[in-house]
Amino acid sequence: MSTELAKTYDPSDMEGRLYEKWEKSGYFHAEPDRSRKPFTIVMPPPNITGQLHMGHALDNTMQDILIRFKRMQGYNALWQPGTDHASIATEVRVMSELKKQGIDKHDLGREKFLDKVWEWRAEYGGRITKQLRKLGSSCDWERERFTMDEGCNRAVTEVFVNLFNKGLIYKGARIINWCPVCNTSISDAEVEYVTQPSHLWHIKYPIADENGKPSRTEFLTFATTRPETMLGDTAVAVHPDDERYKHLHGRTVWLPIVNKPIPVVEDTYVDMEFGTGVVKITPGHDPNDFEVGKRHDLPIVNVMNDDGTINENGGKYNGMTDLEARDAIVKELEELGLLVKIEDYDHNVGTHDRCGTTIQPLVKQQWFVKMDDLIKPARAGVENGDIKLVPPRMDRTYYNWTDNIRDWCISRQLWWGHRIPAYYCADCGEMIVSKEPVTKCPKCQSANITQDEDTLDTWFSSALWPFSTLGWPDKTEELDYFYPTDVLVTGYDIIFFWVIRMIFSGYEHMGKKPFSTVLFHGLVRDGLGRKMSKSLGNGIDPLEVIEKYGADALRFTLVTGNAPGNDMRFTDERVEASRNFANKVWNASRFILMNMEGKKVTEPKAEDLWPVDRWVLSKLNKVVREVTENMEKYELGIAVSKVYDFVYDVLCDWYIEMIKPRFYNTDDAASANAALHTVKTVLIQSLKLLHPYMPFITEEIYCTLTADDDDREAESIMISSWPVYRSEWEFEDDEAEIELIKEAVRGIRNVRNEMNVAPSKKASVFIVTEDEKVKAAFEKGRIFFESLAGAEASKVQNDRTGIDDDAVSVMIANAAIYIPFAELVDIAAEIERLTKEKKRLEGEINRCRQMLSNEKFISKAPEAKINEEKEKLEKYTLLSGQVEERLKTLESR
RNA sequence: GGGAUCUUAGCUCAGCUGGGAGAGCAUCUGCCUUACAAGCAGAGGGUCAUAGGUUCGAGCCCUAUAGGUCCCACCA
Repeated sequence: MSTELAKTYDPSDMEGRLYEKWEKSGYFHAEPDRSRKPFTIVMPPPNITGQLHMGHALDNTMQDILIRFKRMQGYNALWQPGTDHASIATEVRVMSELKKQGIDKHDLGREKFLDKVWEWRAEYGGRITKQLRKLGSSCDWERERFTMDEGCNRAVTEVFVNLFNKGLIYKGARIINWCPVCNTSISDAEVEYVTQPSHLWHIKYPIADENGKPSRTEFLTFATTRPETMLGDTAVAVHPDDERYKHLHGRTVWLPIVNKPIPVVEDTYVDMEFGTGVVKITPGHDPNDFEVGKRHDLPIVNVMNDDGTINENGGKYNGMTDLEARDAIVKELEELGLLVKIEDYDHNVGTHDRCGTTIQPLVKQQWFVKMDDLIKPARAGVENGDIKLVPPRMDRTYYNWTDNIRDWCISRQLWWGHRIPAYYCADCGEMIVSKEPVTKCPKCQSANITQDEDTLDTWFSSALWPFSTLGWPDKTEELDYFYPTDVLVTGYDIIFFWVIRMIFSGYEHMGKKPFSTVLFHGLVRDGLGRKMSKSLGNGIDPLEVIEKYGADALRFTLVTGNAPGNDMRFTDERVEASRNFANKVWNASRFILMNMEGKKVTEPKAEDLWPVDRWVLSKLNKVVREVTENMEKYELGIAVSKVYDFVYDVLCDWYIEMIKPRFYNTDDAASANAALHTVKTVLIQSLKLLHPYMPFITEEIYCTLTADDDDREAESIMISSWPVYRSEWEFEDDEAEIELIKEAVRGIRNVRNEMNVAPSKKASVFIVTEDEKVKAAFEKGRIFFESLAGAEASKVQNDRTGIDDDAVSVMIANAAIYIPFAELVDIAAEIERLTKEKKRLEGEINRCRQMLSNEKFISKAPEAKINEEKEKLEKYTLLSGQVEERLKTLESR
């Protein structure tokens, strides 16, 4: 390893090389080890059709930060990766690929089509995991899994059969959401409601007389958003308490076009306030109507084909699309004089979240998971704190779902996925659900057996991910050791699809929660706050960002200034700022390496440390504690900004500047060594704190910096130990002392700037104080104080003897600092400046006095707060006195 | 209809259990000072949406109002 860093920070030069080294070294791999505590994260499996987008980048950055942090803390950290087969997405994708070659999946047949999908997966399925590597993800690739690998398949079958045997999975004809384009049923969670401008058609049906014939004078008027479904009407409903329609109870109305009588039913589902208080009931094509139909034993008439066109039950409308039929039916009703009016109306239309197609509610035979009992422990788990959601407000969203859950439709009319392990005997009609393939009917011994054609919802297998990846249903060592996992990191948009389903699956099949904490992040939006989407074309490609600024800068940007669960805006300027910070770290390290050149840095004797060295160690100590605490609480944004502030402000802007003179002074080798050792220590500790966020640059610097160390802790920062708070680094007095000097430096810089003193113009500085401690601080800090304050010389003395009256003054606690710029000073301006300062101080003093004279404050506020105020009062009074005295002197001239 | 959340400097956002308002970017001034111009030293800029309330003390807690975003429900 070279002991030099390249002159400029170039992430592209190092990132690939370091990742390769890590992966080869086996640092990412974890094995069960009873002597160590595990820390486990399962990666939300990206779709094999996926391309890395900002959502993935954020999600995986957060996971990597946590896993690297815990690994350094000494945990046996496992980040379990894998990919999802993504049934619909992949099937649609491969279908469209085949279409380009003029091939239809049905012509291929199931087997051959699946072969094609596996081929596709072999070629493209690993793309996303390659991209995750670019991000620096330290997951255990040796344990990579796939939702359709052999183990996961077994887990799925096991779960299906178990739930079926418990009566928690059933097959039934229920109204489901049908996507006519994807040609499959989908679950409630996959329906996205979109507001579309539409109409409300007011229609009337003739009331039928005793013979069931339509009246020419009496009508029942109602409104509908989907007139075409009237073909499937089997009743109209009114509210039982509605006085307007009491006379119609038990009567029938005439369904026009179809020309048959249908009953008037009473149901409290009807809202008397809305429209006319009459609802047409189409049990075959509306979920609410389906429920009404069940209550009143109404027949179900299906008028729609799977592709969304009207079927033979629609009579002459057979073959039309729903919208064509709508227009034609409205026209016919108008001709019949049954169309009352048409109103504009914004209608919420259910669409398929994947393809945007309008969902058709249809009654079909499907498989369902019965949710009532499964959801109870899942709700309780969050309620009683067994599982913690971060931020806690997500609890409400979670309960909102658990409390309104309906049975989960799990069957899909797709080929790519886990085929439902149900078998039918063609001879006796027996249905067999079995873990093993069935070839013979157990009832009639017939070999005429076919397997259910349907596959399972993609989320059925991902619901098992936290334990299927660890070997379940086998009793593996991994499962025993790593389960329950620790944290799940995911977006809040996926609570319903995935989080809830993993939770109830964990409780049901493992008897234990799948994870202890769910850390939610928000959406990454574009600079204008819009969701990144393909259709808008406003997506920012993380790989391009990495290419341009480096993965470290991208990662840093994604977690800086963001609180859990909140959305963020992503802009180039922010990444640039992150890259600039990386550059800062790089250059600070170069400076230190430069000064280490040709020297042996040794542990300094305690007495060789300067107050400023102890000051920086003390500051570091506090940052270590705070950052660790924040990270334990998942406050990654807060943690990283504290590291940033420490590195930038404390280390670079002050400490490095303060020790420079000691490197140039060759007379005092012990001092130089103490500074060098301290700055190196502080840098290494800072790099460690930063490593989870910026793994590459910190590794590169760490390795270079420690290359020649005899007692090198680790060959990689990622397996080095996380910094801990050390009581031997508590130096309160030194901190106060250095802060005083900093205050002086800031004051001097300030007046110099305000008075437009050229930086090249050096002046003498006099520190006037009788306080021995302050004197000692400035004596000891002289060499750096002078350079930072732009002084050619500084002198510490008891009084103002020998100081020109025209000197500019800066007051700090217990000391007055004079800078004689003789020819430059404008006495009037100086008086004005000091008068302003005095006013400010008096304001502060008043504030303190007011508080301290408030009896209620004294009696109720905590003592520490009161003391704090007293100290402030003392300090400001002192400063104010100093300013006043100075003013007197100036004014008396 | 229910719920969540936001409203803080010109912009984008932090602000942990209530105790004197912060960062980045932008703006202005001055510096190519031997780690860094992807930089350094300074400066300006905020009745913390509005109105009440609790409290010795409110950006933070409570109530209401206005506006924005999102989720759920889906009144046909």
